[in-house]
Amino acid sequence: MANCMVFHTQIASIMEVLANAAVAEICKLVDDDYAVFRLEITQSQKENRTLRRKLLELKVARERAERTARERVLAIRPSRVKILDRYRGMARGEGHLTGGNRSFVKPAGHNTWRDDQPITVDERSGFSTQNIIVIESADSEAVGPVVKQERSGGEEDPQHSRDIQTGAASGAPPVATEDPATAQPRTRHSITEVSGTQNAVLKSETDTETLTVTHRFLHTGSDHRSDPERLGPLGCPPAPGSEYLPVFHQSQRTVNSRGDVDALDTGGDDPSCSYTTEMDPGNISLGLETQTDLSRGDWNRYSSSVYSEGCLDKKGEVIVVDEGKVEGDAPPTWNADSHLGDGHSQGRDFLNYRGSLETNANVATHSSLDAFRGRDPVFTSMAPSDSHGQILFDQVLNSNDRARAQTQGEGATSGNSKEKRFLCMFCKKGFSCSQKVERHQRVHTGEKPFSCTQCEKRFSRQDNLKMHQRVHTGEKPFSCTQCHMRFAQAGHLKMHLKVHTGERPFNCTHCGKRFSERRNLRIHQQKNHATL
DNA sequence: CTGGGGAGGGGGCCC
DNA sequence: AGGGCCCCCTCCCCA
Repeated sequence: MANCMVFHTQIASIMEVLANAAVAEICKLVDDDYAVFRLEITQSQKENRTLRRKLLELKVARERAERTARERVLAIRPSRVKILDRYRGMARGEGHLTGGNRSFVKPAGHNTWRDDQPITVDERSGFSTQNIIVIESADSEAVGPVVKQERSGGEEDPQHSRDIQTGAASGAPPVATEDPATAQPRTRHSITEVSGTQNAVLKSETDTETLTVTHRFLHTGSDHRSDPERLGPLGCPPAPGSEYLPVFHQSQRTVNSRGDVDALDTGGDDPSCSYTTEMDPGNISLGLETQTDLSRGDWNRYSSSVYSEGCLDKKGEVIVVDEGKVEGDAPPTWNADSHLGDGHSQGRDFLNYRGSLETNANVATHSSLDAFRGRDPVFTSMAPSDSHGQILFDQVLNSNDRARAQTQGEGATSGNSKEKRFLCMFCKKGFSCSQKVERHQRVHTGEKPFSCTQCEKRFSRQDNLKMHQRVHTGEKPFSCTQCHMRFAQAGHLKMHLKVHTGERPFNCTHCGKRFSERRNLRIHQQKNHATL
């Protein structure tokens, strides 16, 4: 019995020793991880402080220059027409270039276009170039107020609104939200959360891995340079009901906008490097840390958007909108007159800008899009991969896109034969699937991931590249049955056939003259009936 | 007026 | 069901 007791005691003491050792080891592991995190946080804080200081300096300098420029412009070119001309000129590369032919000073108020604020350089105005709005069938209450807040904020003062929203999202004061350092609470929070759980070590490892992946991802840039349309399901937005709230966009938008400013003079010129090479990892990192909750799966959404577009600051943002509000021609929460507050005010301001275009014959008749197309050397050099140049592109391209959509009778979300749950953040046009909207949004972003191996030309779409390659291959699959002409495009054959058939379906409503093609009718009407 | 290159929206098919 | 891909179509611009 006594032996049994002694044996039991010994077992107990051994168990205790082992338990203590295990606990000590676990504690050590936790401490080590914690120390690593603290170290990383400290380093990040230092970097953030440095960046913040630089940004502040930059901001002050820019504001000074901006004020001077605005005064000068107001004095010289007070009219909207001239402002637009100037803007257009910049878009064509006539503007103020600061970093060679691929960088230029962001035009004033590019997404907050106002008549009374023509050349306001708003470096803090966010500019996410890849935004997707998903019309969600449920969960409207969670999102509605946010959208509403954006709306009201955007109408009053986009900049202010952005500050408020980002502050609300991160719990930090508006100014601090602008600061990359605001990313830290998010990180700290994650660690605290992890250490308080039973499986602290396991979760810590998981998060460490996630953070490592994040870090690696952010600082390499080669991984996400791949073809967006070959990257599989990652290119799709998250399932509806996600927690991807607009406030995150604000955070990221804000940070990235600063990145825009900073990276304006940086970035490679290698056209083959697609759109990722220009990114400033520091700024990217800040944006991600601020807006991405890795522990809740936002990483997947983020990475998916990144992979889908291959560009961090062009991430696909998803905003869940109550489907019930989107029936009809335009979603009530995203109509043309309101709702796109602050950073999202791009849409509204684009409309304003478009309105300006439409009221200005000079601008309206000129295709601003062409200023950015391949024919234009400036566009060629900077468009596909220059996320900063998109500052201008988006505004102009978007206006052009809407004009095109309107001429084609394509309302933002009207005429839906299918449910168009995916809205373009820029023009609010609805699409039936995420691929379509991602494809479409390249119109705004200028991304051209598909490059021709023969001539280095780049295209935003694979099918357009395929079409283009017929130029090199000489392939003309469409042959005329009436003559020996062959065409690379089916539409061209179709047009050509009218030569043989004499079909003239387009008749002038003024003089009755008939034309085989609409373009000829238009030319005719411009020449002969322009005053009507 | 016509041919040609390209951009972009939309639909359908296949997996 | 959704993504990837392809094709059709319209439009624009240039030569």
